[in-house]
Amino acid sequence: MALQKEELFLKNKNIKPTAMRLLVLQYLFSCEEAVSLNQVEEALPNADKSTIFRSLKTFEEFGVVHSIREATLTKYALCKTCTAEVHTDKHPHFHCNKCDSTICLSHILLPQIQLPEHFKLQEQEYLIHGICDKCNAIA
Amino acid sequence: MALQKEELFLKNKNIKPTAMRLLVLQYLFSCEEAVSLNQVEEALPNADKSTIFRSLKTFEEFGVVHSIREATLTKYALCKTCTAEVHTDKHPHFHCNKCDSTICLSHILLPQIQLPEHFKLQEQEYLIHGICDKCNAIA
DNA sequence: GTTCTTGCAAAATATTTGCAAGACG
DNA sequence: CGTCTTGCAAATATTTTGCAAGAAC
Repeated sequence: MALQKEELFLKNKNIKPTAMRLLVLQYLFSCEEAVSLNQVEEALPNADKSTIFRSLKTFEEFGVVHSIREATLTKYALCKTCTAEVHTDKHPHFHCNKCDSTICLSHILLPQIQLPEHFKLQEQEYLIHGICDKCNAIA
Repeated sequence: MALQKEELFLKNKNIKPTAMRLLVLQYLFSCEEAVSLNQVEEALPNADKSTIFRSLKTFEEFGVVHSIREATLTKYALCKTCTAEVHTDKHPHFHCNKCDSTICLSHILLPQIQLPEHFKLQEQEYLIHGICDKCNAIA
């Protein structure tokens, strides 16, 4: 069966592998870049937007995807190493101002900052804007 | 006159110092932290929201403020060294998950990242979430 | 049968724009 | 007069929720 990989994947994360979730996950696996809710919706014309939204929320909660908040919308990308308990897959993201694609810079360590005294760090979002390699090649 | 400082400030930036803009700027000067459109509106009950919005946009365009895009809204803070041409006042921001205040970490250098080949950097947004010193003191 | 999921509709939130009246020079 | 600004209203965009029907176990 074509979906077996996704099914196992979800079961391992303690997520019930419903048809909708499998479709969303399958699509995410096919993506090289982070995608928005709208993009998922366009890719799955028969799926309801709020169902997709809830699938993504569930995925995020169980460490399947992480979300990247951009200027006008949120994008989602598969995590490589996260679980529901620990989000270890932390990295900067790159947003191309030309083609609007968002890329996980998974191989780059999130630079650590010396916070002022008595500040406690919980999360870091490093979003870098610029022109990606493909758009640079065209220009 | 109370507003003289703000008036000069705007003229130096080539922004026409209208009454509304002076009010918004005056309020920004009084703030220690970044503020949202709603916060400005609350502080200036007689001002129209879209007017404030447009003032902030103008300020941003001319290097008076910079905007910080957070999860659910945008905040604005005065720039210290920027002009319309060059935004030099770049730094990470800290968002407190308890009191929701947003603080410019002006004294901290934005860590530079080695982008993959053929990527061109244009802008960086580093938003750090955690607990601020005040909330830490309470807890 | 109890719980979880889904689809539809609609609410909620934030941002942004159109337009006409008015201010300013 | 011509340009810029303002206030009001409304559009837009996105995220989020309520609820009833249906599926799953």
